[in-house]
Amino acid sequence: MSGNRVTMADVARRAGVSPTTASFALSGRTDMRISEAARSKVLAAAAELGYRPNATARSLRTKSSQTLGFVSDTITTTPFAGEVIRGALGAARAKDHLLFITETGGDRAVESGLVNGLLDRQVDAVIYAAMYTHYVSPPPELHGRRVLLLNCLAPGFDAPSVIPDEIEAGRTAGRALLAAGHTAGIWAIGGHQAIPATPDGVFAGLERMRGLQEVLREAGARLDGVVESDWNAEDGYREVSRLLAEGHRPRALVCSTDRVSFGAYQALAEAGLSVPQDVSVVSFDDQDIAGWLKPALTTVALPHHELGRKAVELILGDGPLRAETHRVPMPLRERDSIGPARPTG
Amino acid sequence: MSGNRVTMADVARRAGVSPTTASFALSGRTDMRISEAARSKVLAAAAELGYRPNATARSLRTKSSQTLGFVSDTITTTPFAGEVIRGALGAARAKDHLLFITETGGDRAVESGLVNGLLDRQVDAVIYAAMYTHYVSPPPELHGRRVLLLNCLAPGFDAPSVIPDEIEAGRTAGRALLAAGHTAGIWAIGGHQAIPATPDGVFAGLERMRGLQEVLREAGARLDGVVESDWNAEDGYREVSRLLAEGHRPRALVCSTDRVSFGAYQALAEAGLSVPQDVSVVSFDDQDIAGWLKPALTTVALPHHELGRKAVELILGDGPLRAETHRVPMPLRERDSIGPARPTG
DNA sequence: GATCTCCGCTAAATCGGATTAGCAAGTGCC
DNA sequence: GGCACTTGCTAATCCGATTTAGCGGAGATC
Repeated sequence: MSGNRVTMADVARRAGVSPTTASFALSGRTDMRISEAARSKVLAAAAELGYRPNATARSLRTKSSQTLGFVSDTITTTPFAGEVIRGALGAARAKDHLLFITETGGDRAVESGLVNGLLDRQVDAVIYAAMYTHYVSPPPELHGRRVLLLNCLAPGFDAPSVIPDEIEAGRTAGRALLAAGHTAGIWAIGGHQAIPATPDGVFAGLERMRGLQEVLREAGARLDGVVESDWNAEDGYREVSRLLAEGHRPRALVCSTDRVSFGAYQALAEAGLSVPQDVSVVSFDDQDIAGWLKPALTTVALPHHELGRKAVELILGDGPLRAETHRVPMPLRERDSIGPARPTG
Repeated sequence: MSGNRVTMADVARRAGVSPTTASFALSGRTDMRISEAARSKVLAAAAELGYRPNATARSLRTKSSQTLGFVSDTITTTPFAGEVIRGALGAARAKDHLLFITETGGDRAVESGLVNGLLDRQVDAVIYAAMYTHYVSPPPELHGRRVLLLNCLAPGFDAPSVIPDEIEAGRTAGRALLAAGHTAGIWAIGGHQAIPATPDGVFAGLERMRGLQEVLREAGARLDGVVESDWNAEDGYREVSRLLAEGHRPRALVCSTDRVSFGAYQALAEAGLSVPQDVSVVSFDDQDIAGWLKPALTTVALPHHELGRKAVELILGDGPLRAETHRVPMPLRERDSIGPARPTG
């Protein structure tokens, strides 16, 4: 890309010192004695010439590139992506690192190729991310490397994980309902796990359900039922419609995602039921639509931004990485879809 | 990041040749004579050792890093982002390039810092992207560099632009309505330009309106009115509600974005009007919700993926870049929100 | 037989920094 | 004055490739 950059040799020449001296002066290292006079001459020369070190040359020597690799299966798709990357980008910038973003599409061969590409370019560390919270096994190229798992767990792989605290999220949803007095007529839509559409080992659903049921049990309440459903609007609509058609009259719905909630809203509206007067709805994710719905949806937010931020901060921290699991809290976004419970008729 | 890599010197030693010979054999260059015997010895040694060239060292010498920089103001936010990046990633991978993704947040100082960071790392080219189609002025660091403008135009800046063909999109929306027989009672919501919330110089709205009006005029039809509205669900709801409250009875709505359409749906439902029986709706963007709405929304799609792909392909093509504007077609996604026109009552 | 030309390959320089080894001048101490 | 030490700086290497310059030997030419 064009341009004859100013090199350190240019700076040294202008300052009338050796490249060695220029190097030490510019890096600010104190273990080599440089007089104040020489240092300021070098700094002045560098400033006048608009000198910027060549990161490539530096990397070659130091084996560090001030660069991170972000490897994920799919970067767009639903809840994830954008905000995670933003969080990561922000944290990386704060430490003067740049991010290589890659996408494997779930293909192992592609994955290997990309990881090798990152390693060839001397990335300092790799964030291995999944768009659905599930179990993974990172490629062999990554073994022994500085790696952090984002939104996934890899048993037996020696690396820390950062995942959303889904269990606590389930509890949060349960408590939100209990706080409004709901103890009966509670149904979970899209319950234990995401079915065909999502990859194996997805555990977000399971954990949410576990937390939810735990908190209800402690309060002496329980779920009237769990309706399995894929995690999208279409299926949410279909399953809730079916539930209503079967004659059930839920008082509260715990939907596995905002998309399912969206479908649920449509089904309830069609049945002439209003939210939250007739049915309260609490959900998970906090996608954009949560705020657009009428009434706005109360939902437990996936901490996208925070996940990305934390991943980078951990991996850029110094010292060795311990293989622990960091659970990031999922905050409740209280909006208008939970109403007070009415005495059951 | 740990690991003692195999170097070319290792390969040469094992093959019993000089590093020079190894280099030529591996790069497959033919302008230097290497016997078939030597070449295969080197290739075999490289394979046995699992040799991978150090991209950093290579970049230092060749000034090219097989790397691109992607600079954008905001990477998340609404329509854009995810798919654009995916498109870019795919095209980059096809040419063995990796992508640095950065986000400036619209801050010039941050922007300069990031661009310099990219340049320091020897990126081969930079894609300067905006999330809203508007006019920009790239930072001075980018002048004279290999740059491509994505989703924006920069008058006076010598670089090609890739933008969605908004004018044609407006025509497409108009034709979709005309095809269903609509020639009267057509209103545009969120018309000429995005007001306060979006940055200056956004021209997507203007161009869409121009194309729309042109096509209506040619067919002897015209807009009953243009309602200005911010490009979000909340404002779409408010403006359409107001329109209806003022006694207007539109037969078709052209909404500036799917979010506005979403709000329009809510307002229409509240007024007891059904889509598309009472009111047809055509929109722009093709966000996820377009497919979730009932009835599903007919909308002119922003070609995100294609924009990203094309940007990378152009910038990775060889030869100098010409400062022309490439307009990417916006395809119509026909769904269920346009119904046949009824005779006006 | 001497000179030329190819061939096939290697030595050495280069890219732009970081780092190690070491040198000359100045200071302190006895 | 002599020796040890410190100070401040520089020469030389190294990182791992790419690339230029050039060297012996074989065959061709006259």
